[in-house]
Amino acid sequence: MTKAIKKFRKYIDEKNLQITRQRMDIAEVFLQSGRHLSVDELYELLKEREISAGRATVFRTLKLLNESGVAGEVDLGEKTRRYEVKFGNTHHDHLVCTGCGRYIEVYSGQIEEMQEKLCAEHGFKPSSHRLDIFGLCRSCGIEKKKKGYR
Amino acid sequence: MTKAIKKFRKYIDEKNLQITRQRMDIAEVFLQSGRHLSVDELYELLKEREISAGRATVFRTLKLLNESGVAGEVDLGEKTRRYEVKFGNTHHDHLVCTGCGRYIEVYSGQIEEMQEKLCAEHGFKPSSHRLDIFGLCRSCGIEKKKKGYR
DNA sequence: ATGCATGCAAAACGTTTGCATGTCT
DNA sequence: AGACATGCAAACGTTTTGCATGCAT
Repeated sequence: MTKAIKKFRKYIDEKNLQITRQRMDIAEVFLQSGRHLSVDELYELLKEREISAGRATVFRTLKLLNESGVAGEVDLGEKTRRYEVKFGNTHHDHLVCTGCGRYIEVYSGQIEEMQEKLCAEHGFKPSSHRLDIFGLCRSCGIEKKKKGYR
Repeated sequence: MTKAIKKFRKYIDEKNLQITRQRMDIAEVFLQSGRHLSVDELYELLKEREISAGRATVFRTLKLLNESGVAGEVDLGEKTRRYEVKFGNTHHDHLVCTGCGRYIEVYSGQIEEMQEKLCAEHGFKPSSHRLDIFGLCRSCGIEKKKKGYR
């Protein structure tokens, strides 16, 4: 956790921005949560912990965390933007359960390789990618069977 | 094209909805365009062709086209939602060029297979997925080199 | 004739921004 | 002191909705 904070501080420094109470608080709560948070969820989480920060500041800080590479944007097709901890986390894809809304983070070196190949075939220089698989997780799959859905 | 329209009509019928001039016009222009259209782009396209339809109706009809399986939502990380023709189009992934905004539709049976395997390993039942690779297309890659960017 | 569809304008979202005030350096 | 950050509320762009009217069945 501390390493990520350090990286954030460093980024702020390099950009000649200021280290403020809000930025540090927001970063810390975000990093501790370990979830894919929407701006509003983080804002509420801060309120619960009686840390005052305006919505706008949370937006602005998450943007900063994203730029610094500490956070990454996740877009699971919802209306809302989400952020996940990127620092110290290797790249991964998502298995998103449409039953319970939870997700599993997965990784396959082979898939990554195939993607490289695919890009090469098209003279395309990849810089990032996103693979989300939607469906039912183990427990939701069993649920549905039990209840006789579908 | 006609087959897709038929499927749409059938869907409307089954749902006991009504076949209206707007719905048919919107569906036709959408299917003919063959592009990933945003609601607004389609709305404008309709205006150009002097077909009158309110924005709200275009929204509602695209939602319907999506439900019917004729259209599919595409989310390339923009603020705006886009739709693509799904009917008669096999599943594909996207290579999205961050230089010119264009995209290439690609497909790899091997990647699909690996995804299946990945899901199986996690007891996950996939129903759909989305793979978007962002980067520079051939011509934008060359452009950048020429201009000495980066 | 009935009920669903349309179109407008208003509301509802998530997000961004302008500006006066407060804080870091 | 000076510059930058904050917080509020207003502005924004996209999508949704309420409601009177119009059209399909």
